[in-house]
Amino acid sequence: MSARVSYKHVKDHVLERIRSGQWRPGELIPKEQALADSFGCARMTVHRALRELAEAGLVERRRRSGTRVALQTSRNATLEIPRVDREIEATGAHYCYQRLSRRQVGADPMLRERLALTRRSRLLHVRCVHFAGATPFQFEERWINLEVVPEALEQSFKSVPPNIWLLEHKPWSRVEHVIRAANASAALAGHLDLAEGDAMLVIERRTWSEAQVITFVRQSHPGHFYTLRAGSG
Amino acid sequence: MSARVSYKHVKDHVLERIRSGQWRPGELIPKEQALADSFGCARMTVHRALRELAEAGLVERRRRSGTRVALQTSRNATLEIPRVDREIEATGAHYCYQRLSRRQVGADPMLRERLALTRRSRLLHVRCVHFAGATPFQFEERWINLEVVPEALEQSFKSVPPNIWLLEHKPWSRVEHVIRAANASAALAGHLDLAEGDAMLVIERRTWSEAQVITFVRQSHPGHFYTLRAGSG
DNA sequence: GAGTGGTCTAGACCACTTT
DNA sequence: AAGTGGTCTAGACCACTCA
Repeated sequence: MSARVSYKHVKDHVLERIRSGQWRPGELIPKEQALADSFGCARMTVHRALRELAEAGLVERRRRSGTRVALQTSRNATLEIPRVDREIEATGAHYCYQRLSRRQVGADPMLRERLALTRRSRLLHVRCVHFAGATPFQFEERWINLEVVPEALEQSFKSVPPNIWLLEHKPWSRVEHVIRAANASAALAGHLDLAEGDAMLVIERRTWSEAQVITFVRQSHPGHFYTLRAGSG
Repeated sequence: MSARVSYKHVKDHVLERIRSGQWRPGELIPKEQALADSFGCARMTVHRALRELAEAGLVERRRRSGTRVALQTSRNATLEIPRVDREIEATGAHYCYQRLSRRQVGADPMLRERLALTRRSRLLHVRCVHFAGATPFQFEERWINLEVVPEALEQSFKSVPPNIWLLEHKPWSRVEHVIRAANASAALAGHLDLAEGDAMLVIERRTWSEAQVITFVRQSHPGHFYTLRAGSG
């Protein structure tokens, strides 16, 4: 007669008991087997529900100790960072790209740190601007590690933006972002159609392939219309 | 004789084949049963490996169609937003808090939109500054929905910051962040020890309890030393 | 209608942690 | 040593989507 009990059902019920205050932060909740019995389902079903709640940071689990309601000191949100061209086209604007410069450089101390280089390496330095229609959307300054991606030397990046070429050419395994605000220098203001000193949202990103950094990039956006969005729940 | 095959083992092997280019972006990979056969494990084991890869955005799965290597157009990073006081204390600085104002207000159109209010509601408006030692770290302007948290009226927030009180008092289920850069107004510059026009990193956050917004807050940080970090992998 | 992923089961054993 | 979560199995049925 009764439908099978889904892990979502279990998850919702546990959530409800946490939100209603029936199970308070720090408190131990019943063990998997007990919950499975009370819901009339298999332990695996309860396990999956609790595992997802643990991944979301709502409960903390330990073998032998059991499962506790987490003390919500901080919680993680998911930040989506789309490809520039799609982001622009999603607004209905025409995507346009301009390469400013491309040259081989050595790694100065700043770059050696940013790219986690252990020795002197040759890098490809590319500067470009991404436009939404006629409006500058993002100024990009990028260094590509030629030890990891030597094929980049064969690319002029005049018509294919480096981000797209890299995405399609070199799969990555890990990424790190640093987000900050900065005032536009005279040079950047010129590229982004801003006044000197206008606020910009700056994203610095390092992309890894296994243990090596593929590329380090600094992307600057006009602060008055660009936003990042992150959510959780 | 052979050890059982773990889902992590399967996950690593699939990842390896993607990274090595053996399975290219957009390409269909073998179905779960075929992989299970080739690994000599149960289909559930393969399923879990592929599910996690799908959650990480590396593959895309559809019933009937099968599993494809994702075109990595965008990928999600996890943004950790800690509690201000802990964030400051983690740097070794002393955390200090000052309430600037607290008053009841009605919901103007801007607030009704931000707080997703369907009708006129009373809100508690609190302005405060968080310090790292003697240095202003964050200016906070917050509106609390008194329909959801009427008990907030009993709090003066003179010594207990509203974020901490809310965290401990009202569990939340969902959160949304908007991150942008802005130039400091004269008033904000004064509060944050900046010059007028200096870049600030601004985080706007809405926190939900079920279908209702608990609070809307705008947090402004000096741009020259505050950064957000996000990672994935 | 058929083929794929999505989920649930019932049982088993393993791994970690505390007693 | 014992108790809890973590995982794997083998099989089953369901749900979605495509032809």
